[in-house]
Amino acid sequence: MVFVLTIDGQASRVLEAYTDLLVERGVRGATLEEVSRRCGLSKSGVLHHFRSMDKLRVALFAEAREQAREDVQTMRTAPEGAVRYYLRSSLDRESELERLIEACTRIAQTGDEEALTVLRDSRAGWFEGLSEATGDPDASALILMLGDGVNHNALLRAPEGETFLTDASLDRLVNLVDPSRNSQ
Amino acid sequence: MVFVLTIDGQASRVLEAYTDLLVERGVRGATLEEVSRRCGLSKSGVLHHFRSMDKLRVALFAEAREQAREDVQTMRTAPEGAVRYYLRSSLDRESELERLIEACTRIAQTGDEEALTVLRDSRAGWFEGLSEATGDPDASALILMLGDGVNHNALLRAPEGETFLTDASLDRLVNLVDPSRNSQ
DNA sequence: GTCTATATGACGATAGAC
DNA sequence: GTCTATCGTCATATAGAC
Repeated sequence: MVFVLTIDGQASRVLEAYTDLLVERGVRGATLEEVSRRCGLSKSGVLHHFRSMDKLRVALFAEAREQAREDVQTMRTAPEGAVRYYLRSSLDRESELERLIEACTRIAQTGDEEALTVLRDSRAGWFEGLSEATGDPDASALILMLGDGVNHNALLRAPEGETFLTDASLDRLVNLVDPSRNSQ
Repeated sequence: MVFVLTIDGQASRVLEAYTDLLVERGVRGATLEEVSRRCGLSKSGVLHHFRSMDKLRVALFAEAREQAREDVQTMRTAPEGAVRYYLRSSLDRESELERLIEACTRIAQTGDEEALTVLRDSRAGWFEGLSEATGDPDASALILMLGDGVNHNALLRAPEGETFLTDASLDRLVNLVDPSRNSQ
């Protein structure tokens, strides 16, 4: 995992462990003890890099914000088209950005206003990029919601890891929501 | 709130408080202390109705399972059509069933297998009902994901409570995913 | 039978010594 | 960087009031 804002190698491992635990176990599972176990440091070792769990949370927000910003740029110029790029990357469970956003979502679900702001701002960026591509705000909103739905369903996925959405149905889907563009 | 399986009036208030807290604050916020405060009983008062937090969790699962089962029946015979019924009820944030499912989702996000099973089973029911209506598994999966996306977006909703999806775009959406049926 | 008040024991975050 | 102590919070057990 390569973080944009967190340079240091050790700190990067801490942030990665925190993100993973949030996604897999939720806020309750992402305790200092679990984070330290996961990244192989002692509890105090973790706190050496981030002065408190609160600072760690803030670092997560900053990283998610920055990577989301960069992703909008990538989406705008994607050869396959913004719509297909967005939906396809929503499917990628291993994507660092997806995990960062998911981690922020977990925190937002506790009522955290800062996490909500990160999510709203990132979403606004994607919405703008999609609207630019489709010329249709309604279709863009639809695509955003589809992406969320795809994300949500990853949670229910069978343990074996079957793909819910095949490549063929992805093509069909892109054509449905954005007929102006052919998915090859 | 009228629960199907939990008859007793007091116990019903406890389950309602637990559900609400899960949706609004997540697993970490749904502590015995908070539940008791919200339903106006003492901690021991709550434990009188449900012997432990674990029993309360199990009661939530049973209630969600039963109401989801009933909703599939309602959907099958809805005059407006199954697709529109499903998407419209996904939009209803005040719906008891939506809140129950959302509460289960919060628990599932901690890695709880029982919660995951409840969600998978309920989803299978809706999927079957939608496939019956559309005759198209791909379209049904798409509708399910859209419903999830709509749900997810309720979290980000502006505090004032603006509707993300207007009635007109709902119609358009139904037509998009299920052209076989006219939305009036 | 329906509830409340208090006690106990576990766990989490963090500060300070090393 | 680690180890140890402290302090707060939580679930739950126990005893008893009405």
